[in-house]
Formats: sequence, C-alpha cells, structure tokens
Amino acid sequence: MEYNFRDIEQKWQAYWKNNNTYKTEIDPAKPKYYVLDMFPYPSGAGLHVGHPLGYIASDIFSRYKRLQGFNVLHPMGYDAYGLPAEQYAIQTGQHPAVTTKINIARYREQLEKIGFCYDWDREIRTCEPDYYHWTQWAFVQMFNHYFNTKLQKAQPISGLVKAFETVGTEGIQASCTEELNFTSTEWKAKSEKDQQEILLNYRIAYLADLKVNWCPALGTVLANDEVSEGLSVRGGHPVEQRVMRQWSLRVSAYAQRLLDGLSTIDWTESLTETQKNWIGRSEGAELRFDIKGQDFNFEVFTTRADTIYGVTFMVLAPESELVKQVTTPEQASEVEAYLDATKKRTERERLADRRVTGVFSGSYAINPVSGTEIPIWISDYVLAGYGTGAIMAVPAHDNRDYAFAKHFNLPIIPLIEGCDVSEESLDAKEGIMMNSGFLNGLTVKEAIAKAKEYIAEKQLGRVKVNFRLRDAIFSRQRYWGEPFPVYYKEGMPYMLDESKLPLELPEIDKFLPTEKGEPPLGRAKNWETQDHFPLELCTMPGFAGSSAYYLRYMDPKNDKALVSPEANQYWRNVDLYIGGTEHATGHLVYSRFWNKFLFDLGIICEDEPFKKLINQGMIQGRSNFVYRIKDTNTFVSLNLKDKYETTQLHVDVNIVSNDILDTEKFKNWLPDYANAEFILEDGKYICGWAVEKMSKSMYNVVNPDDIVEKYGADTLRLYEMFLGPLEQSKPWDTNGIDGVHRFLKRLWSLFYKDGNLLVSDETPTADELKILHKTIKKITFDIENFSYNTSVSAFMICVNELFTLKCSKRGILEPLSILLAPFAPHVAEELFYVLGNEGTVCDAIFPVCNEEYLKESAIKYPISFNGKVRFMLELPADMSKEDVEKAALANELTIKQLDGNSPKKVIVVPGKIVNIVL
RNA sequence: GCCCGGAUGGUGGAAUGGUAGACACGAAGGACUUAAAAUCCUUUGGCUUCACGGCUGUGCGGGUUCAAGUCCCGCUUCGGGUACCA
Repeated sequence: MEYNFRDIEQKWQAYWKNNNTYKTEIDPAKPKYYVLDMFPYPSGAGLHVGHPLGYIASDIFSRYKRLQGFNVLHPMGYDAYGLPAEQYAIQTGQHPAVTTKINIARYREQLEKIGFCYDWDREIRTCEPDYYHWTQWAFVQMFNHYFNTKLQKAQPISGLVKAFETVGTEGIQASCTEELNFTSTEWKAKSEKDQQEILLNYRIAYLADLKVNWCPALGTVLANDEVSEGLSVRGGHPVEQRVMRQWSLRVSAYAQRLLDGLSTIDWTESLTETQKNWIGRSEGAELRFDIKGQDFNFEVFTTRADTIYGVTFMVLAPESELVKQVTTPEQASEVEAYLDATKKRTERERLADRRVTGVFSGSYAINPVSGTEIPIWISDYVLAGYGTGAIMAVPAHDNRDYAFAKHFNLPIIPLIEGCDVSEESLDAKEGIMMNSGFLNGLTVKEAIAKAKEYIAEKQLGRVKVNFRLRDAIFSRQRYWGEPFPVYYKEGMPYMLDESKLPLELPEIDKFLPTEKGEPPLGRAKNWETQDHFPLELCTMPGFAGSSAYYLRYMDPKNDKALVSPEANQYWRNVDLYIGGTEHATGHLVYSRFWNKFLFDLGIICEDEPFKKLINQGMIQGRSNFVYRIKDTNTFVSLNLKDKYETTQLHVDVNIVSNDILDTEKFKNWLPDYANAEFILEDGKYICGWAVEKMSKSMYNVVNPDDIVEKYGADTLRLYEMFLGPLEQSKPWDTNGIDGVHRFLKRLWSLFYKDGNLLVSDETPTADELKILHKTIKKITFDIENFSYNTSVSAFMICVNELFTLKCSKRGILEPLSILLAPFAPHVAEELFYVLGNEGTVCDAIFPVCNEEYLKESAIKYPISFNGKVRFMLELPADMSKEDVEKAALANELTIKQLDGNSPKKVIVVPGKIVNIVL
C-alpha cells in the first residue's frame, strides 16, 4: 500500500470535523494554555505559502500542549474591516461585505486543507455586529474615563466632574491634552457645552483639533504607525499635515505602564527594543525662559540641562501658539511669509529636503541661569507635538542647532574642554565642562545631575519625563469600519446608550465622500438618533477591531459582555502569540493599551495580553528567470547566456522545478511564448533565480493549495518548518520539498510493504529503544525552544535509523506516531489508527524520554593534540577521568604523535574529549 | 545618524566553548527496469596523496583559552526597525 496522502488527509479532516475533535470548553480540572495567531486580513489574493508559516508553528505547539494534558485554546478569525475591500468597492461597486465574505470563505477553505487544530466554533469576524458591539462598547468606556496620573490608572470621568465642582483643577492629577486652570465657581458658571468641551481635554477617548496625517489619495487621516517616511503604509500615497477635529485615544497616558510592562513579558529583545524606542521615554528638565520686555514666559524641554551656558538662541515650532506673542511688529511680515511657506510644504517635502530654514521673531529671551539675552527664532526643525514645541539651542553640542547656527551665523559657545566645534558639533555626552559657571570642571554626567538639581532648587523649572509616544488618532473618513457610537448635540459629542449597541453600519449608495466632502457615511439615510441628533460620520481605524480580539475568543458568543468573568479568569491571557514584526508599533501597542484600560476597569484579570511572543520570519519570494536572446523568441539556458545578448525575464515559478523550466508549460504560459525556442544545456533549460518580495508581478507567488495537492498537507507543514529557523526570514524555495516527502514515504514503509502491514509485537531491542528515546528527548527539547527545523531533522534521522534496522515494532512505532502528531497530524492519525488505536491521536499522551535507554556502555573519545583531533579511542563510559587520561596516553597512536616528547598538559572532559598539549 | 539581527559547502541550513558542515536539496556513480518514474546503495567543503594520511577551512584583522563558528576588541558587509523627539 502506497502512502496515499490524499485519502488519508481527507479521511482525518472529515473525522476531526464530525467528532468535534478541536472543540474547546472550559475545564477547571485541566491547566489551560492559550495559543494565538495574529488573525489575517482576508485579502482577495488568498493565502500564499508565507501565511501558514506562523500558523503551522503555533499549531504544532497547540497540539504538543494538548498531548501533554493541557486544555488548549487555539482559535482563528478574521480582521475583516480594512481599506483594500473598500478600494475594491469604489472601483467595482461590489459591497465590501460581499467581497469580504467571499475572501473569508476562500481563506477558510485554504486553512482547513492544512489541517490546523482550530476550534472553528470560536471564529470571529471584526466586521460582524455581534463582534464590533464590543469594540463600540470599549470606546464608550474610554469616553467615560480619564487617566489618573497619580494612581496610574483609568478612573470614571464622573470623579473628575465631582472634583471640578468642589475644588476646580486644584490638585487634579489627570492626563490631558493641555493644562487647564479654573476654580469650582468658574466651572459651575460654565455652560453645559463648555463643560463638555473641557471634559474632552481629559477623556481617554476624546475629540480634539489635532495636527493629523491626512492622505488625500485615500481620503482619510492615518495614525503615526500607518505612515512611513511621509507615505501611507498601505498604498504608498503622500501624506500631508492638517489640523482636523478628530477622535483620539489617550494612549500616551499609558506610556510609562506600557514601558514598564515590557519587562514582565517574554518577547524577543528586538521587539521590546522597538517598542521601547517607539514609546521613547526621555528624562530631562523643563526650563522657564522669560522674554525681554514682556510679562510672559515659556518653557522648553531639554535632556541636556548641563548645556544651559551654551544656549545662543531659542527656536519655536512654526505651529507654536507662542509665535504670535513673540513676533515683533518689525518682523511680522517676514514671520508671516515664513509660516505660509512652511504650511505649504508637505511632510514628505520636509523630510526629503532638509534645508535649514527659519526666521527671527524680533524678541529676546533671558537665560534663567546666566541672565544673557538670546534671540528667539522660528523654524520647522522644531516639532510642535513634542515637548513644549520650543527648544533652547546649543549649537556647540547639538548637530541640528549647529547647522542652524552656521546657516544664520549665530554664535557657537563650546562647553567641553578641548573640543573642536569649528566643523561640527560634539553631541556625545562626555568630557569636562567649561564656560559653564557653577558646572565647570564636572563631567557631563555630573553636570546634568547638578544642573537639574539647580533648576529645581531655584525654581527655574522642573525635572520632567517626556515620551515620544503620541495619542492614537482614531477617526477614519471611510466606510468599511466600525461606526462610532456617537451623536452630536450642539456640536458636542455624546455616547449612545449601551442598550443601543451595536450601532450597525448603514447601507450607502456609493462608497465615496459626499459632494460636501463629508465621509461616506454622510450618504446614509436617517443616520441619526431617534431624537434626530446626527450620528458621527467617521468610522474607526483598522486597529480598533484587532485590539481586543484575543479576549473575545475566550467567550465569542456572549451577547451580554465582551467576555464573561468566568471565561476570562479561566483563559486569562495569551500564553503564546505568534505573528509578524510588522505589528510592533501598531497592533502590539494598541492591544496592550486596550488591555490595560480594560484591566483598570476590572473587566479582565491580566495587565498584559500576550505573555510570550514569537515573530516568525517573512517568507520571501524566490523568482526564476529565463533569458531571451535580443530581438528573437529564443531562450537560452542560464549557463550559456553569456554567449549572447539577452534580456532577463521573470518566469512563473510554478512551471519551474528545481530551477529546470518545463518548456512545454512555458509555451502555454503566455501567448507571446507559444512559438518559443530554446537553447538547452544537457537537454535541460536551467533558470536563473533571485530572492525578491513575493508578489504577483514577479511571478513568484506560490499557493499552498498547489503544494497540498501535489505533496499533501503534512509535507507542506513539515517542509515549511524544515526551511530554517522560525524567526528567520527566508525565501520560499520548493527545491527541498522532495526530501521531506520522501521522509514520510519512508516512514510509511516501516508500516507497509507491498500492501501488507508489517507491524509486529516483538519486544524492541536496546538499540531501537535508544533511537526512539533519543528522538523523544530531542523533539521535546526542540518544541519547547521552537526549533522546528531541527525537529524535522531528528525525525528523519530516527526514521533512517529504524529503516536501516528494518524495525517495524509497535513498541517503537506507536510512540513515534504520537511524537509526530503535532507536526504531521494526518499521517500520524492514520498510523496511530492502523496500530489498532481507537479515537484520535490528539487524545494520546506525549511520550516521555527514559534516560535509562540512552545510557552508553562505551564512548568514542576524540583524542586531540593542541586542539586538533587526530584519532578516536573507544573507552568504557564509566571510566574515571584519571583512567581515561592513562588510556589515552598509553595508546600507540598517542605515542606516535608525542614522538618521544612528554605532554605539557592533558585535559580530559569526561564523556566528551581528550586534549593533549604538546 | 541611532537601535536591533545576520554573514558557515553549489543551495537551505546544523553545531550547551569540546570531532565544523548534522539533516535535506542538488550533483556524480551504481542497482532494479525494455524505458521512465518510484525505490535502494555509494561518493560529495577545498587543496594534496596510488593509498594511509596530511594541509587548509565558518566575512576580515587582532585577542582570551588546553580548545573559538561560538567569548572579547576593532572593522567590512547585508537585512530589519526608527528618525529633525531637543
């Protein structure tokens, strides 16, 4: 009987479905384990072979944990809202809900073919009302809470209102957009509208006028992580800065907790680093500068308080509100012109062209420490959104200030002994201070500390921590997203009552903005409350639905709550999360924020959502090339191409095998090539190759369905793991897949020969047991360490050795089939079944290594001289160190090597090696 | 610029400081076959030797060590992230 993977895989996939093998329920008798994949966006292109890499890895771990007796939660769903479906809808008129449904069906079909152990009863789709009900609900909670900076947690906004009523802003410790000051009397005197406006300054979900990334091509604003180098991450369209009234989430309030939490979770170092940089904590001082001849002052943030004596000018961001106040009448027209010019420049232009630009405001500030007068300039190299939007410039020790000073011919005062600032600034925090009054003679490090102390003591400012992390802009002027549960009364936003949730996405006639330029929801009929208050026209961004989806899997059908306390307390949080690094500063920040917020509310019991996180590498494409001789339809094989003048052309990798082109398929591939002729080498056409991004245009996309069709799901699973370390990026190269398939056939041949079952009940020999237990040990270790490529090797070695011994004994093959089940579940099920077992291999018990079987009676010692191995010497395993040394020295080959000399030293590592130093 | 991660045969890759190249692909040779496929066996880092063997070898240059792909220092180079963040 042949290894008929098609029948086997069909049979067991049907069995799993019919027997609910992967249905998961709360079971207090068992320890839980939650394994999660980053759920996919169901694109129209379907899955390519890169997608399953992480899914296979998590599937192996899920199955392994189950075999070890854990109650494993391993769900899958779809991140179903998003731009591509809507762009497609604009082009074709096809409703995004329809295309999304089709795409999901395709994904599901592809995923099922690979044999994952997902509990499909828990599937979620972010675009379904019973799911986004809870996205909207969470938003309402964020609106109703503020962040208490003293408690470092979210608190009901009602508490803040109470405080305003009794003491005003006195002693308020709340994260806010801007510092406000008013008394309780003032608060009470305000209109409802004004009070609401003030509360927006504190709410965790708030509406505010913000400088945002506006993408005209997509017709929407984007969050910081959705923009890279002035272009939208999706589509690569230019992005410009605009001030718009937008919903935002006060993620920045959680900056410190997001940072602290990183040390409590087991993520890769590179990922925690990326998040740390994104959060960007910097410790420094906020320093107050008076303005000459005026009765107001302003503050700057600096991490280099030690350089206060080197400040030769100040710079304000063009958007800073101070600009108006400091501009003198004489400079007004020049400043005006500059502001106009900068406004016209897009973010991209500013980044591409780093010319030094700026204008003098006409005013002078007073150095609070030295008392000197320093000019105040305006320049776009200072960002309005960071710190106070104003800086003190120290050209000698900051390269940006240096460039500015050189350009406008401003003084440069060096502050470090022996430094040369004639060509460039000295930015490093090292050296001994000079020209710095009370700081002279100190090291930079000491000076920073002393200066901060001084500033605090003299009340010139205060010690301050700044974060780079910004609030997340939460409005999108698009259709295909969650509607906000928001209506407007006198222009102020109010939340819908929870009983009105979910607020369902309405139908519209066209997926485009209205003639008035409103978002697409402006087209919806009766888009208002029962009392005729208008509803919000924006929808939520992509990360809204993905921020708490892992919680919903715990209790996906609950219509009373996001997750019940029982389900949450049992499943707690994700034990193992596998996905790509591209979410490092987006989803993985927002999810942690969202989780912490719900934790503050007592809805969930864990402060961090993902305990352990592994990033699978990207699967790159491996493109193949053919070489057409110029002006002909003749193609020349790779190693002969240099003899001709050729053009390199991409060829579909699916008609190439082991870099050999199927010339007949090539002729049928594209009409142009129907009459192609070939110059072959050794009767074959060899293609060139290169590693490129996997994309349609490179003709290097490989569909997992094709691999499953040709080799079976088990081969695909094993091969994807065999390709290399999980976390490493690697090209998809089908060249090695035959070896993995051969392995399965060889395994099969231990069970069957010529259609007869070979399995016997004979007692296994010591050698056979050693092979088995060596493999158990290795596989267990490798799974725990996610070293799946070496596991596959270990299986191959095991089967090769059993094959050599012609071992078909049940006592070996049965544990082996269980061991293999996480990796190749279909064939494992079948083999487990033919061995006479009932039910599924999923309910078996993972074999445990018995060290007794691994004991060796003899060890082959490599005998090395000065570290170079010269020969092997077999000695009893229990021989003492001294006896090993004696035996090694007494050996005639040693005597020959020594050549009459006596060794200087002999190193014996018992069980390992002998090194003789000459 | 800054922060991470790499660099090992023709290819993918393996190697708790202890025999570098496991396992696999590819290639070469052979068996079976009318033939092909499939399967099985042998060889396969480089140089050298009839052979035993020897020399050399993990991007480059140093160092630590009885022993270095592995640890340390200094480079080269390729990926990834991030950036007027004061």
